[in-house]
Amino acid sequence: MINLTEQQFKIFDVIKGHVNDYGYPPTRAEIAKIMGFKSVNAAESHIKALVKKGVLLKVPDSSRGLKLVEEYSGIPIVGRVAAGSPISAVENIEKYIPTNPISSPVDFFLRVKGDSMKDIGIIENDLVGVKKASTAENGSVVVARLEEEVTLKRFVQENGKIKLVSENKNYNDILIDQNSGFSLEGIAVGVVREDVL
Amino acid sequence: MINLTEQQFKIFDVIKGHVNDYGYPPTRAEIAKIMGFKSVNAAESHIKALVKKGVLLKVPDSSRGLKLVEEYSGIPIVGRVAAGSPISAVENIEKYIPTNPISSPVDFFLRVKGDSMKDIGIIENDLVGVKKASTAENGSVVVARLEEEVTLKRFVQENGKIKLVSENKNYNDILIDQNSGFSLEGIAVGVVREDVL
DNA sequence: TCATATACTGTAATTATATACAGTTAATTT
DNA sequence: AAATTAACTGTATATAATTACAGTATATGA
Repeated sequence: MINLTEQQFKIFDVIKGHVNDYGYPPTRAEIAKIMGFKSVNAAESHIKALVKKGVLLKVPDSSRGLKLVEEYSGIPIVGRVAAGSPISAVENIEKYIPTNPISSPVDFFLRVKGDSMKDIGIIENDLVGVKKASTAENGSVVVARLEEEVTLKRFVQENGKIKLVSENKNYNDILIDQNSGFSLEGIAVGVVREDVL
Repeated sequence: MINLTEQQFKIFDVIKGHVNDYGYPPTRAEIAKIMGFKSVNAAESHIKALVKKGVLLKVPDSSRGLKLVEEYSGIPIVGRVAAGSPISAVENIEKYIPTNPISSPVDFFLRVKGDSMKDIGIIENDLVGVKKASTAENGSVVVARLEEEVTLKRFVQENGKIKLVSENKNYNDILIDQNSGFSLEGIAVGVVREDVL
């Protein structure tokens, strides 16, 4: 992470931890207390250094007006691990994932029932991040409504005909016609699995 | 969401939006400005009402000392959808998922290479949330080191012997002995997929 | 009908907070 | 050797922010 000194890294961590624990950044006084500084100005100086080094943003004159630069906040992703090195060595960090990890904006999550999409790694109980939409690109994974049922399927359009395709060979394709009661609820943009069993 | 009035719901949303945009909650004055109130006390009263109804926590005398009760913050999960109802109707909301969705604390994410765990829905490019650990329960999915390689496998212990099992029939089990250079890096506690393709 | 909740305006006071300025000490760079 | 950076203490001040109090008005439940 750039060229932070040990102390600066600690301050960065204190801010990150406070945001995590309380939902908002600490004041200068709170930082000083946590770090054991007797002067609030010690915290202030460190903040200035962090801003100068580009890992922190400051909103002037605003209380708790601090924001960690996203690139350095969140939880680190470890990519390929070099021979013999400890897995969490700083050199191995690919990037940091932000609080909301999914690339596109998510309007809601859909809890997955069944295994019709298991071949693309979407399994029972997964949370699929969904962006609301009424149209979809050919080949994208969508949340479709058929009458009263809501399902997750791949959206395929051929010769003007719409097909809903499962990613599991035990399921047949669904062909859409006027009587299907079909409508699009949204597009799947990410997946979260809360536990690994 | 409990019994919020329309105005109270708006205030709740203003706070949620501010936290999302700025990384910290708004002041009473900022809420008032956004809502068009001429008195900061209008915001204060609404905050008191939200606290009373249990959807907001307040840290007294602390600037921006507001915290949305987790149960009502974050992105909604839509569970089973009732017949004919709009998918995002409030009645369908199962719960809200917090900013960091994985149940257990995550020390880092590991970017998945290969398909050795695809039968439990972990595929190439997924981010596996890992909790650092040097021991594991029998049957859990772990990040294991073998000499210089780091892999994701199911950890199986039988008659005092350790086996690393892939969740893909094309891969063979790995039997651990003294020469394997084996060590445990951590336990897989969740999965995030940033895109659905 | 009386209390209580909702939904505000307006004023004021205390406290919380950011931030500038003046120093000190030690280490590092030029 | 001089300048710069890092890492603080200590004082002071302007402003940011919470919060109490006093009202007004409407609606609702007991």
